Amino acid sequence: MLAIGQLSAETGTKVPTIRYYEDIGLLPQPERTAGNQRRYGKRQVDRLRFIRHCRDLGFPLSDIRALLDLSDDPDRSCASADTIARHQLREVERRLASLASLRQELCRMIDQCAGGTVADCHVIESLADHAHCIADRHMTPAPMEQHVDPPRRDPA
Amino acid sequence: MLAIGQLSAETGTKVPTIRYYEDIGLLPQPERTAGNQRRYGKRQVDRLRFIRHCRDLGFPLSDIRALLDLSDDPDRSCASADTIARHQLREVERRLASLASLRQELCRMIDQCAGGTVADCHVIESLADHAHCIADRHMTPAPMEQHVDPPRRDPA
DNA sequence: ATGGGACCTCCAGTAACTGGAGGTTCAAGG
DNA sequence: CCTTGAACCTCCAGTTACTGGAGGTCCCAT
Ligand SMILES: [Zn+2]
Ligand SMILES: [Zn+2]
Ligand SMILES: [Zn+2]
Ligand SMILES: [Zn+2]
Repeated sequence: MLAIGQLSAETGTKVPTIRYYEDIGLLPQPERTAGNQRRYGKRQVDRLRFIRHCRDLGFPLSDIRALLDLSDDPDRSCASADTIARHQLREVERRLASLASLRQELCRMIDQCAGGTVADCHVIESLADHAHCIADRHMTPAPMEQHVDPPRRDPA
Repeated sequence: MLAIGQLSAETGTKVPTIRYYEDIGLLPQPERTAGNQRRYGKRQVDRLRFIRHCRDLGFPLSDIRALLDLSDDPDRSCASADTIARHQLREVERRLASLASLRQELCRMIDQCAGGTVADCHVIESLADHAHCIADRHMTPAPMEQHVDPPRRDPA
């Protein structure tokens, strides 16, 4: 049985995040010691790994919840899992397309900057007026609510 | 002078969002009618357009604040504007790279699904175990806090 | 027995909005 | 002039997926 800190080290998940997953019902309530501390078994470790891997692939928690439900009974058809994955793929592709066009716009802006004063900077000018843009509209990709964990050293 | 709803229509910004920008000091407090309603002039319209265009290009509000400060006095050097834009470009490129690798992983997963039960679905299996992945680590791109406005019909 | 690191709960904050409740104001029609 | 009703006002809570801190308890190795 692992304490929460060990589970954290094992899965690369911050301790408050684990408790958060428990709060929102993604992780079941673990056993407790007499002194009320959480103890986790192997199943929980796997479950958390699954969650984290899905998060790393950009799945929102709502999808992960559905995927966990599915993987909880192995006899069901995998159709909905595939649907979720395909949907996620479409999302990713949508975001890729938007970002590619943003990239283009930004490149153009920056290229045109001659390095003078603000008054004649093409960056500022382009930002002020979308008419300078090539794309007729920017569709900023939907968030995808990613976790960012800043460079963390391994718990060695 | 425009009422807030007209400004909203003019710039494609939701009314609560305009008030929010005012709250956080991105937009100055506008004049008011005797009955306490906001009235906006042309400068405000331009300022809001600038903000929105930047948002559409993925700039975070903190950067937009800096860009607005710059564009407020045109004699300064545009160097920092360019730095911000370049930084944003790097961000976008980072996110493009991550998404490309996510896309690859998702494609592989989906391709391998034979359509049976959950027990032998490769999608579920791949999600459960990162060892099936090609990339040795997924770096989920930082959020970039985009606004999503779901298909909204024009206030005609 | 004691020290200190790991643990506990609760709460607030992040980013950038979004929506609702409950109450006013504006402008047009009668 | 008066009445509607749409648009406006303020304040507050909720969204997503966490993250961090305060203040207090527990575990276990010495
Ligand atoms: Zn410039
Ligand atoms: Zn543009
Ligand atoms: Zn399958
Ligand atoms: Zn993986």
